[in-house]
Amino acid sequence: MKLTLPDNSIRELPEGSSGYDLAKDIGAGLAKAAVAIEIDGEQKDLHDPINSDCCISIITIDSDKGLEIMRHTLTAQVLARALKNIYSKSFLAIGPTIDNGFYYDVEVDEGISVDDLQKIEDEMHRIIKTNSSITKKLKSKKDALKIFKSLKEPYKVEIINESDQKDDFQLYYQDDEKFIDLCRGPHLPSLSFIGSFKLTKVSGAYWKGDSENKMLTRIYGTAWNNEKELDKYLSDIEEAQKRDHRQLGKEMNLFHFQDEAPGMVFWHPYGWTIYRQLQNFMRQKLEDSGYLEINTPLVVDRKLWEASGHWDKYRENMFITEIDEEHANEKRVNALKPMNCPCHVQVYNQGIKSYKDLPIKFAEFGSCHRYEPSGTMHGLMRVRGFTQDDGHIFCTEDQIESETGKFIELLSGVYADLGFKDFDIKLSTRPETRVGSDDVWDRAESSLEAAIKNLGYPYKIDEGDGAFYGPKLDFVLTDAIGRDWQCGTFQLDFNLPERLNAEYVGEDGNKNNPVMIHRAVLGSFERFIGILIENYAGKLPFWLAPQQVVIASIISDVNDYSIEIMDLLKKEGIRAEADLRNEKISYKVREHSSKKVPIILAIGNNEKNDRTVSIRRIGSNNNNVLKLDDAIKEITKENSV
RNA sequence: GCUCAUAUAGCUCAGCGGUAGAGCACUUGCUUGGUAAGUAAGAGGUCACCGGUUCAAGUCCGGUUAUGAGCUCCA
Repeated sequence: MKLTLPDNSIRELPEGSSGYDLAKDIGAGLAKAAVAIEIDGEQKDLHDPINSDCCISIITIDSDKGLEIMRHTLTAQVLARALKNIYSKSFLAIGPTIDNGFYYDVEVDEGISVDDLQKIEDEMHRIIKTNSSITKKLKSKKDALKIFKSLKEPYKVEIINESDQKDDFQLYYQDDEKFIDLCRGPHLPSLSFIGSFKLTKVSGAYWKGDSENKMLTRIYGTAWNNEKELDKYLSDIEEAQKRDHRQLGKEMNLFHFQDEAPGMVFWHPYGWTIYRQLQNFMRQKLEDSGYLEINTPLVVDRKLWEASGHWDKYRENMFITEIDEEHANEKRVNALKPMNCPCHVQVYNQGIKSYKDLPIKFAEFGSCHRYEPSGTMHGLMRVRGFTQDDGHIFCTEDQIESETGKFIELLSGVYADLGFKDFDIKLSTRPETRVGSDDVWDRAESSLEAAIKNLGYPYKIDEGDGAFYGPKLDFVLTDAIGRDWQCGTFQLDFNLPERLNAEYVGEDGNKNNPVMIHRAVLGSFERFIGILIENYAGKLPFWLAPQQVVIASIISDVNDYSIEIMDLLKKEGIRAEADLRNEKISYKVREHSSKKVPIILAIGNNEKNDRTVSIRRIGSNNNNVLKLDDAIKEITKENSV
C-alpha cells in the first residue's frame, strides 16, 4: 500500500504495517520519538495496523500533538491508576486534557484535599517508573460492559451504555494488565515517554457538567516535556498572578470589599478617578454615536417587573425591598433594578413615536443590582452591584443590520482606544424555547452575521445560546490568568416592546412594535476596569492613571519649587501630587513606581536653579532633564486618549 | 448554590493546647540624602463571628459569614 507523507513523498509498505513500522522505515531517530499517527486527519495509535493507501503523518513526542497525547496518557493511564491504587473505593469518570494540562474526575468517599496531592504524585511517579508499554484491545459493547461491570466502574458503564457505537470499544492495558481504561485514544505506546508534571489543584465538578448530577472530585495537573518547561509554566502563572486586579487594587489603593456588602465595590479616591475618566470617555463616545443619555429609578415597583416578565423569570436574582410597615402609608414591594431595559421602555413610551423618529437610542450609566450566587463572585469581574454603559436602540427590523454595523464600529473603536486590539465575537443563535416566528429569527440572525462579515471580524457561532427573545452578539476579553469575560453585548429583542406596549406609528398609519436592541460596550464599569488593570498590569495609559505625576523633592530647599510645578500641572488638568516628605529620592521613586505612577519628576537644587525637571517614566530607568515649560507642554499633550 | 481550602496588626505572613510574633507601613527622634527600601525608638490585635471539648483554645470540634480555586449559573 502507498502511504503519503506530509511532504507529499510516498512510501510503500506491506498492508497491515503500523505507524511504528513506517517510522522505523524512515529512520531510527523518528521511530524512537514517534508516539502516534494521524491518518487522513484522524489520530490513531502508533501500533494500529494500516490497511489501505492514505495520507499519514507521524506524531512525535516533542510536537504539540505529541505533548497533548502525553498529557492524555498521563491522566487516563497514570493519574487514574494512582487514584485507584490509593482510594480503593473510588469510581473513575473521565480524564481529558485541557490547555497546559489535564484533569481527572473521580468519585471518592473520603475527600481529597490539596494536601493529598503529593502522595498521589508519588504514586504516579512509581507507576511511570515501570516504563510499561501500553497496548490496546478492541472489545464489543457486550464485552466492554461486562469488563467494566466486573471492575465496578459505574461511570464507564454509563458511558458505554450511552454510546451509539456497537463494536470496537478501545480498552488500554499496561503491561501487568491490572489497570484497564476505556478511551477513544490515542495513547503513548509506553509510559517511558512521560515528561515532567505537577498536580495543581482539587475541586468539585458535576458529572457531565450538570448541577443536578452528583459532584465528583476533579484533580487538575499540568504536564510538559521536561522540567524546564514545567518550571517556566509555573513561574508564568506566578507572574500572571501579580497582575491580578484584586492584588493591584489593594496595592494601588483603588477599592475594597467588605463582609457587610459582598459583591459591592467600595471605590477609593484613586479607583473612582479611573472610573470617572472611563465614564467621561464613554459618555463622549455615546454622544458621538447618536445616543441620548437618560437616567431612570433604581428602585421600582414589582408591577413593572411583573409586566416585563422579570418577576417570573429572574426573581431569584433580584434584590427585593419592602417598606417598613410601621412607617409606610401603603405597602409596596419594590425591587432594585437588575436591568435598565424596562425603564428605558417607559421613557420611550412617553409621547407618540413615528417611524420617522426611529432609530431612537437611549443610553444610561445604569446602576444595577443582581443577587449572584455566592460562589460566582470574583473581585470586580463578577459583582452584585455594578453599573452598565447600557443603551437601548428602538428601531425597525430593516434597521437592524445597519445598527449592528454602527455598534461594532463604536465598540471596536472604544476597545482600540483602551488598548484591546484582540477580542472574540460570539454569535448566539435561537434556543429551543423562544418567542417570535422562525421567519423573524432567520432575518435577525442573518442581519447580525452580515454586519460582522461586512466589517471583516472573525466570529464564532454558539448554536442555541441566544436569549429566548432574540439572537445576540457577545464581545469577550481575557483576564490575566486566561479566563474569558463577556464585556460588550448586542442583543436583539422581539419580546419586551410588545410586553410593555412600546409602539410607533408606521407609514401606513398603523401601530407597530419596534425592535429593541439591548447593547453595552464596556459591559460594566466594574468588570471593564478589572480587565484594564490586568491588561496593563496596573500601568494604565496616562489619561486613565489615577495619579498621573508625582513631584518628588530631593531636599527640602526645593519644596517651594515642587509645589509651584504641581500647581502649574494642576492648572492644565493634570492629576499631580507633590511628595515633600523627608525621605531619600530612591525611597520615593520606589514607592511611586510600585504604585504605577506614570511620571515621577525628581526635583533637586540643579532643577530649581535651572528651572528644569528630571522626568522618569514608569517602566524606564532613564531620567531626562527638561525645561519646566517644555515638560508641562509635553505632559499636557499626553493627557488625551 | 455545590466541592475543597482559607480567615492572626493597615499590608504580607509565622505561631497549631499553656503570658500574641516578624518584616513592611504608621508615629516620634536623628538624618537634607540625586532616581526601586537611611537610622533608632515607640505605638498598634476581642487571633472573622457564634457555640462546644478542655484545668486551659488563634491553636481541637461543630455552625455562621466572607474570601480563594474550580464546577454550575450569568435571561
